[in-house]
Amino acid sequence: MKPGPRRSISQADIVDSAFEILEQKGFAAVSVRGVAAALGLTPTAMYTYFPSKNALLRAMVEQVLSTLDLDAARHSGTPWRDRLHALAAELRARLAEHTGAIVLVTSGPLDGPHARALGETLIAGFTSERMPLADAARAAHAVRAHVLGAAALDVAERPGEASVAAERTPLWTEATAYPLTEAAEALGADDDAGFAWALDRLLDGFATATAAPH
Amino acid sequence: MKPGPRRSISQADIVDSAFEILEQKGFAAVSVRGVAAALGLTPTAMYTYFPSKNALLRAMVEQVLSTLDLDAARHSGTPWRDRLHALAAELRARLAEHTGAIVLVTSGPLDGPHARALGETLIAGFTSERMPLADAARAAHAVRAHVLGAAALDVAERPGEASVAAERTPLWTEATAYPLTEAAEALGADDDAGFAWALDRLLDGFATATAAPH
DNA sequence: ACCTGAACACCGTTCAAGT
DNA sequence: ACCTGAACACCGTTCAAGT
Repeated sequence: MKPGPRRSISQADIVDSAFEILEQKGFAAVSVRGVAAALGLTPTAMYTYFPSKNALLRAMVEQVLSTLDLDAARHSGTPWRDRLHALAAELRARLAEHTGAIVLVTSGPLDGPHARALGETLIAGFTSERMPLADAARAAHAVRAHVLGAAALDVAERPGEASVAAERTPLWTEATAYPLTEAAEALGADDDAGFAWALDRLLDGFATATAAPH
Repeated sequence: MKPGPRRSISQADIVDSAFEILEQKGFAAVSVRGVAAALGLTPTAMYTYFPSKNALLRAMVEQVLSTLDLDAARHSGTPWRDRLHALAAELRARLAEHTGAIVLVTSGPLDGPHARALGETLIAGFTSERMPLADAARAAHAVRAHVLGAAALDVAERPGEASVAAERTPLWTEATAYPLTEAAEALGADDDAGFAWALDRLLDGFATATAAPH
């Protein structure tokens, strides 16, 4: 193995390898050097494919978004509400799949082709329901925010790799300072059901605003 | 300046210094060494105050949340919807104040005392409106997700420090592939108004669910 | 065009030692 | 208890050079 034109690898291979490391060792382990080593490359060879680590991270975000079935969301066979539910659940699942995928999304601009296509699909869906464009754009924005925020809270509520026992909140919360929170937790909430419920509430709100404008 | 018990500095001073660096140089510049240098300390001295960099970041999140006026949100003088709007806007403003604050929030568990107090306050507000506890917990979760997601999209849509011109999407999007998105952008959406609108839609949805359960 | 090897300016964290 | 200095095992990125 000596230098020279090899082309043994593609950008997609690098992104795949980066995701493998992300899932196995967490976000902090996704390094240019680490990904290069996993592919049998020198760190500097990486800069042939991506101009910076940031570009790699952006490519990873785009790859996640590219797996969304936007065609299904556009197909008018079933009600828009059902298609939106499926799309939102799909995106949330993709973000939940790899730990640290949300950090990826929140650590840089979300302006790749697939990100824009997602936004376009959402606006199209709402306008197809006779919603004015301005409202449809707001609704699309709200849905994206809702999915992103839910995914972020998912990882925030997860046990968490980074939280060593010693770092966790100490015992100086003598009495139950958060009775409602604990009572609610005792009810055993299902995250998936809660997500769908909240999305339905948001869509209900859209419907009332469209029915009785201003 | 020689070694020895000095106690010249507090945990709060360190957190403040870290926020200064965060605002001035971005999230990547918030390093143990950098914060230590800004305070005239050796990097290793930092480990007297925080067991790890992660602990520092968590303390920063708690400091942000500690500035929220939960007492005002609990005060029953004004309608709950108004108080919630104020609280949500406050949190969103705090997250928007320092660039990279969302990365902070999404990069670790959200289980500090102030984070829990915020959740408790939200549940209490919804139950005070005769909402069943299970729904109130879901509603509180949805509101937190909504604010977090909106803040995340805010920074994602911002010009972005990290995005060099060369890294931006190239011109191979010949025609306008996203007509609705561009038409909506031409309408000149106000982020603050859009955020308030979406929150109202969510609250409307809660109201209909409470009025006509299951 | 694709790759290597050396180098620069950084990281977080640990450890022994000083006061 | 609070701090220093040296050290370990890492980073992202650049540059000259090889094929």
